[in-house]
Order: sequence, then C-alpha cells, then structure tokens
Amino acid sequence: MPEDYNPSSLETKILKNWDDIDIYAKLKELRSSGPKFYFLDGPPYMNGVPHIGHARTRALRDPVLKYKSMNGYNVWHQPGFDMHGLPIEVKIEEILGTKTKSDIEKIGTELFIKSCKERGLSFLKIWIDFYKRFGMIGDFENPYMTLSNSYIESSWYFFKKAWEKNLLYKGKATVAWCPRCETPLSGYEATDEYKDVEDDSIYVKFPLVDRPDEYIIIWTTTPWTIPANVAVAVNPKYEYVRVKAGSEVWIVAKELLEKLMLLFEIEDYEIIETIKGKNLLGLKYRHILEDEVPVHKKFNEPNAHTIVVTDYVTLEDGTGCVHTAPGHGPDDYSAGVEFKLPIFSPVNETGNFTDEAGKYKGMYIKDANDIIIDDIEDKGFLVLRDSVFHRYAHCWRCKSPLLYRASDQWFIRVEAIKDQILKENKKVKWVPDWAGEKRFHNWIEGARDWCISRQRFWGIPLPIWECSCGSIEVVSSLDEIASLGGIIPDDLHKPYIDEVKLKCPKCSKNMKRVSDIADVWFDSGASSWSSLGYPKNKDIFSEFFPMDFITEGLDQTRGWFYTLMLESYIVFDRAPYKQVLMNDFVLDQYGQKMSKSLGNVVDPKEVIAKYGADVTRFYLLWEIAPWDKLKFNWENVESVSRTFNILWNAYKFVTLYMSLDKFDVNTPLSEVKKSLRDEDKWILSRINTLTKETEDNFDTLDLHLIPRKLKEFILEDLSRWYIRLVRERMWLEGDDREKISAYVTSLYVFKRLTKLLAPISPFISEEIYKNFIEEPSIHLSNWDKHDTSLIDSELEANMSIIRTIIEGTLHARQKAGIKLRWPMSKAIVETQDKNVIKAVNTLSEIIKKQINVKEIVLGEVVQELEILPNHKSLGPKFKGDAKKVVELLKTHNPCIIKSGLEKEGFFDLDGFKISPDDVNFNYLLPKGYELSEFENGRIYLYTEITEELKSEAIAREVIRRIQEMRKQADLNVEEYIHSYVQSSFEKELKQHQDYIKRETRSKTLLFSKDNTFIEKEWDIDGDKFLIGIKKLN
RNA sequence: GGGCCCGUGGCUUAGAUUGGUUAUAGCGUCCGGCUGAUAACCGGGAGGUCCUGAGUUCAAAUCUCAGCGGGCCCA
Repeated sequence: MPEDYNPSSLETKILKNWDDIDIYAKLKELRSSGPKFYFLDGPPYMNGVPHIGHARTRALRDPVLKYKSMNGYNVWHQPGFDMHGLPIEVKIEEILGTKTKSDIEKIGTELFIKSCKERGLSFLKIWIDFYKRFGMIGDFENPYMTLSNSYIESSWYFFKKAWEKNLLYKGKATVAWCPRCETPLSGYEATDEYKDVEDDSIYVKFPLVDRPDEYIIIWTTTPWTIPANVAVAVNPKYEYVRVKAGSEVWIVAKELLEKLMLLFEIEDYEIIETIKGKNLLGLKYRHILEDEVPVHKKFNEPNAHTIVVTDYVTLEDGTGCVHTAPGHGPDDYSAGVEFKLPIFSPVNETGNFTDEAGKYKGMYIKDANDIIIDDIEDKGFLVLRDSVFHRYAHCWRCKSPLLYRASDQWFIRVEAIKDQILKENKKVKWVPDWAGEKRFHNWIEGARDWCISRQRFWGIPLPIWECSCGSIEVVSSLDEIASLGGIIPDDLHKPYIDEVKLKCPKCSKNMKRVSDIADVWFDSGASSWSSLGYPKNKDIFSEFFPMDFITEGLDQTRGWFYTLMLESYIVFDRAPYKQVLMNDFVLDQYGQKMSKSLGNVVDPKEVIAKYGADVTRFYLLWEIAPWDKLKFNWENVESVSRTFNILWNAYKFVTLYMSLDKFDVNTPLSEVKKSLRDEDKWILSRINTLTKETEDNFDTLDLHLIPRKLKEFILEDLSRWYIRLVRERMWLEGDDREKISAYVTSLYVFKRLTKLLAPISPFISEEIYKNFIEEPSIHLSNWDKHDTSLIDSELEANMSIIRTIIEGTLHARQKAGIKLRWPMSKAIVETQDKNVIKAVNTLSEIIKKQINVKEIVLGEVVQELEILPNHKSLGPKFKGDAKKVVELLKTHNPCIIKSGLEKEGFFDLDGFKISPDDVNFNYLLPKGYELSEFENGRIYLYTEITEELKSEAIAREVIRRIQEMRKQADLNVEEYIHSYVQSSFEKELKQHQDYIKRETRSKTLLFSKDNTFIEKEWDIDGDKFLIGIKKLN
C-alpha cells in the first residue's frame, strides 16, 4: 500500500535502484541494434554550477531522448563539457593575483595552465551529479571534455581541412583587442559588454595640400587614433560644402553645416561651393602630427592622406567627414584595403604606443589622449574640444575598455563559403521555424571571416607549425607530429606543445608551432565529430553522424549553432544536424533577468529539493512553449505539484481496492471486454487519444503541449471524472464482474499513463509502473503506441456533452438549495441539438447517477410569460386611465401583446396604444422546477420531494454521518462495524436498511442507543440524530 | 541604427497559420457546497483599453503599417 506522495524519498529510492541495476548499461545493451539516434549535448561552460536555464534546456532535451529510447532507438547520450577559455583564465588570474600576461609568465605558464585545468575539471562532478539527480540517464562515465587530449587531437582535423581547402589564412586585420588580456576578441565577445562612458569628443581641421587656408573638418572620440590617421572618408552620395568661415575655408557635410556652426559658435559663414562627396575623392591633406609622428612623411602609398569615399559614412554625428585609421577600426580597415592605404597601427598588445608613434612612444593610449589634444591645439588644428557620453565596448570578462588594433592573426575564410552554408541550412528543420529561417539565416548572411587565433594560454593550441623558410604545416593527428619528427607530449596543451619541433619537409630545419590558441568558441563547434573521436575512430562516427537532434538557448545562434555548422561544413561539406530546437531563457516571475545583485535567482537544486525533479521537469516543460521566455513562477510549480499529488492519490485509490481484493494484475483487457461500462470505454478511448497526441507532439517538438495535455487528463479525465464514476464499483463486494472490469481498465490506464509520463517525469512513472508490472524499469520498456481500435471519438464527444449537462444541473440544485445527497424524481433536458440528444440517450445512466435523479428525459417545459406594467411610463401617459390600463393588461394574453409590440412597435389595448416602454416581460418557471442553461440547451430539474425521495435522502444523510464517524475513528476501509441510529425517522431509515448497512459496512443496524458504541449527536436540517458505531471484533 | 521574438483580468497563460457568436484556462480573491482516494474537489460571483494609434474588411486579439515597452543577436 503506497504512502503519501513524497517526491524526495521516492526519487532517492529510485536513483539508488537505477544505480544498482546500472540502468544506463542495460539501456545501451537493450537498444544496441536499434536505429541510431545521434543527440549531441551542447556542452555547458565549466566555470560555475548549473542554473535554472540549464535545467530548462535539459528538461526539454531529456524527454526527447527517453521517448526515442522507448521507441527502440539506439540513442547517443553522452554529456559534454566546455572547459577552456578566457573566463576560466580570468578566474585563475583572480585567484593567483596576476594582472598582466607578463605576470603569468613570471609565475610560470605551466602552473597557470595547470590551475585552469583543475578549475575546469572541478565542476565536472557537480554537473554530473546534477544530471543524475535531475533524472537524466546517460553515459556519465564517458563525457566528452574539450580539454582531453583525444578531443583536442580530433578537433585539429578542422584546421587541416580548412588549410587544404584554402579556408585558413594568416592575415593582418583590425580586431577588437583587450589590452589587459592582451588578446583579440571576436566581434561578439566585443559587443557583449557595452557600457556608457564619458570620452573626449574633438573636432579637428586637416589642412589641404595646395589649397592655403582650406581644411576638411573631422570628429573623433578617440584622439589617440589620430597618430594612425591615414585618410578621411566621405560618403560619395552626400552633398558637401566649402564654407568661408573667417579667413578660412572649411569642408563639411551640407546637412550638418548649421548644426556645426552653432556648435562652433561661428555666426559669420558663407557657402562658397556645394560638392558631391564623390567629387572630393583624391583631395590631398597634410597629416597634422607629421612632426610628432615622423613616419607619416615616409608613407608613399598614393592614397595616403587623401580623401576617400565609402558608404559607411553617415550624418548622424560628426561632420560627415570621417577620420580614417585602418589600424584602429574595422570599417577603416576595409577602406584601407579598398584604397590601398597603409595599415598603420603603432600600438602594442598592452595598449601602449610603439616606436612608430614617435613622440608618443611608450605611452598608454588613453593617457596619451590629453597630450595629443594639446599638441593639436598648440598647432592650431583644434576646432572644438568637448566630451561625450556614449556606449563603448569593454572586455566581456575583465571589463577593460577595448581598442581596435591591427595584428597578425589566423582567420577562417567564412565569407567565401557562406552561400553554401545558407543552402545547407535550408535542409535543417528548425523549431521554431523562424529561428533557422530568419535569425540563423540572417546571422550567416552577415558573417565575416573568423579570427580564430588568440594570444592566450588556456585553450586548444593551433596545430600550425611554421618554418623560417616560410613553409607551414598544419597537422591533424599525433601520428603526423611523429612522422614529422616531433615528440608527442603527454599533455597537448601549452606550454608542452610549444616544445614540439617538427622537421621542415622543405628545408629540414626545425619548425616552431605558432604560439596561439584557438578562440574558445572553436572548441564546442568541433564537437560534432570530436566527441565521437573521429577521425581516429571512424566506426561510431559513420554510424551516428550527422546529428538527429540538438537543442540549446537562443543566444547560441551566433555561438554553438553557428560554430557547429561552420566547422562541420568545412570538414564534411554538409550541415551537421538535422533538427534543432531553440529555447528561450528563464526569467524571474516578473520577467526580469535573474541576477545575483537583484537576488531573484532561482536555484534548480532548491526547486528539486522542495518539489522533486519530476515536478521541476514537468513544470519547466509545461509552463510555456520552449521558444518563449519562461517566467519562473513558484505558484505554478505548486500547481504542478498538486497535480502530481492528485495523480498519486488516484493511484493510491485504485491500488487500495485492488490489493484488498488481491486482484490479479495480469488479467487482460480482452477478458473483461464484454462487461466494460461506458465510462470504462470512454477512459480507454481518452488515454489512447492522449497517446496519439503525445506521439504527434514529440514528432513536431511541440513539447509543452505534452505535459499540458497530461495534466488536463490527470485532473479532468482521470481524477475528477473516471474515478468519480467508478467509485461505487470499487466499493462492491466479492468478485463482481463490473468491479473487475473497472480494475482492468484502471490498470490499463495507469500503465499507459505512466509510459506517457515517463519521458518527462521519470521517477513517479517508474514507481507506479513497477508496482503494477514486474520489470526492471519503465525506461527499459517499449513505448505503447496508441491503439486506434479503442478510440471512440463519438463517445468522447458525448461524454463531454453530458458533463456540461451534469454541471448545469448541479448549478440548478445549488440555486434551489437542494443538496446532491437528496434524490430528485426527474430532470428534463430541452435542446434542439442532435448531438446533445444522442449524448443524453446513450449516457443517461451516468447522468442520473451523477445528478442523483430517478429519471432523465428529453422534452420541454413551457415557461409562463408574465407581463408587468411599467407605472413610471404608464402614469404620465394615461393619467386617470392608467389604473384601467393596468387592469386591461391582466385580461390579455401576454404572448399576444409581446408579439404585437415586437412586430408593430405598439399594441392596441382596447383603444389604449401601448408602446414597448410601458411594460416589462418576465418568464416564469412552472412551479416545482429549477432551470439551468448549458451550452446547447436547458435543463429543468423537478424539485418536488415525495415521501419516498425524502426517506432515501435521510438514509444518505445518515450514511454520510456514519462514514464521517468511521473516518474519525480511524477505521480501515475494509473494517466492519455495528451501528445504530436513534431518531424520529426510524420508519424511513428502515426502508433503506440494507442500503445503509452495505454502504457503511455495518453488520447490524439498530435503532436504539447502545452505550458500548462510540456515539455522536448530529443535527441534520434541524432534526436530531444520535448515531453510534462500534468496531466488529 | 538593423534583424528576429514577445506584449491578452492582480499573476501565469490559450487563442494568431485559416479574421466570424459572449476572448481560454489555472492561480489568487469573494460567496456557497461536497467528501471513506484526494492537505483534494465542486458550483457561482467579481475582475479585460487583448500595449497604443491608424488602415484593410460587413466583421480584427488575429491581417497590414506606424509607434511604445521588453528580450536576444548584430552594427
């Protein structure tokens, strides 16, 4: 006999059992010959513990895997973990107290990298324990880890392929750079952290060559980039003006002229000439700091220090003439390439000016700002100095302001292949479709070449060796290293890998590895093959690749979804995944982002501790569609928890009676087929319809609909309806056929229901299932496909109609103040609806039972129409005759008056002209009826109480009291008693003696007091009843 | 600035593909009731500018446009 529902102890018990039987090994063995289903786990980043968002993603993916397993698939469920990268480095720097890269080198890169490794690994157990507690079943002994040698070796295959396809190149490029971390950041790393900061805002005039006193005016918020200026860009389409201001001529965009002059406080100015931007092309100017930065005098590129034209120039701020420093801005860089400008970037890794910066060498760029501005001012080129609040990019980890600088980096040529990738993406099924067709599509469309190298320590080392002779080797395996004369280190990370020297195949000299590591986003992007150990291990890969299903958060559009696609495309010329589910985040209940500082963080461990993993998983799936934001709401968790409690109680209810009767759980449904009642057939139909819906929803990944329908079924169909209808039958004594068929039906329903629930809530389903069926685990059982032969849609529709009729009648009873316990002689259903007629005819027994009436009939009850004079209107209108009119109204048939008013707008009442305002109409129910309306009709309850009905009512009232007393006396359900009732209703009660005895399990029923009984006096509608019960020994 | 998504009683939500009676349900709240599976449940009441505005239409929560607010991504 099951206890109360206690998720915590139940789940712990089952976890232990899974451990004992090594459920994963069994599952793997069981499905080993099944069709392959390759799910790839999006590896979480190992710099913290699982948060509720991780729990959500797992609550979405795990049911799919369990469902697939139950359907016979050989599912690949290997967890993965992302363990490299700057965030871990930054954390270790905090712990070790280093500030710069040279600090790290001082304490030793070996120690630093070892610490990073330890930290990466330190979270592993926490995560795997979480997965297990969350009810996931998977290959927890063999996760893929991006820091393992085998993973690194596999991932190198990408560089080899990219190199072979000429998609890997070394180039100078202007990239976002963190001067503290001394490494480039990819575009999105740079844009993760925009902060509002105050910066200088200066307007500067550049003197044109060969045009004395003529200047082009530029604006910048980064004065330190002026030393690197090599051009001024204008938009070819805009109008520019030459303006006479004092003794000088200035060039600015026409549209901005007034605003600028106002800003510069120049009132006297005059437009000399209007010129299209494209006509400014090639105008030469003199660099204003050529004395301080003498290298400018040496640039011999023809376009250096000229006006160039580009489309990116806007009129939003500035002057329409844009200071261009290809070494310090991505747009500037592309202009630099287009116009063959010098890519000049006199700033080193730490943000200090180099020798090339002349006067400014050695200065930190931000510190140089003031000096540079002063120099410009001294030389008379400063137009205006101001400051501005604007958003500026900061390092996503260490929060330092970023800069752009040109440096030598390794790139993946994405732009060359993005059209093919877009084509591949069309083959992927995205859920929701817009995630792929719009979001991901747009992202790929705008993709740029990927700067994949990082000048850091903790990451996958680039497998690129360079020789002083200029030749380059990209290796993809340890064997290759060995064959090139390299000695393979125990650990493929820095600094060990840096020691590996290869023999140059061209000149036989020693080749040195480029000291860079890969952008950490590279790591997980290589998982589609690296997690399977490809290319070394080709068997598993060829069986499973490509992936059938992945799911991750929407932020992974530019992250994992992208790197997986890009890298796999380069390696295999195809999309790596067939189906992608993209989910949104978890917010707090007010829609606010969860953050430590707001104190609104929901810890998944806390939810699991309080409600269990079953409820948590169910809730996370049920609350909202995967691709919408989930506002975490404790009250709704509570409501899911209540549903589980009800499910549990329903389970307790049926097992109670089954075990009392020692019911054989192996009795097949076919054996009772003939004695099934309507409600049995109905619930059998419902559970199979539900199964079909569940199957459909798993197929289309409308995962939230599954728990929603399950919850609805548990509450509405099972608990509130089926059990209510079969209660009486469970109470029958002996081997009643109808009772047995209720048992068999219930068992079938529970067996099915637990299977539907198993993928979502693996513990409670396991517990219930195993109590009925002797098998090692529900998760090792097969999915029971829906059985069309048991689906009867018409019966389902009929049942749903009579439920509305029953509810309506209960409403009518309440209006009339008549308790359900009191039987009524009849109810009349009035309807025009054929479906309602059919439902009432076929299921009248259920209606009668549920609304406690002796007879239910289809028919109609004529309501009487009453006419009421409106004195307020009649009085002033008919004055003295008003009284007479009122009398006349009573003598006419109200129906005729009403239809007359409706048709003509007035009624001739023996000469008095009555208008609609003069009277009110009212429908009167015939005496003894109560009315209630339902969707397609009305129900009339006849409420006259006969002696016969009353005696039955009293019997039921007494039964109810005895039951209450049994409960208070803590008697077991099956125990027998003696009872007595002393009251003035002996005659009535005697008529129903057998009924009372049966319902209350009374061996004897006396009508006089016995002092050895437990007794209680009851007041039932004003009458006194002294009732006693005594346990049978 | 651009792309994508979202906005429905106090709260969480259904309904948008296919425009169509009185806008769904749960929670909460108020009133009444039931109960030998149920710390459950049942009946009823109150509670709505369906973010705003314009348009299309006989008819708009739904379609179109513009705007406001929020989110993710990008610049």
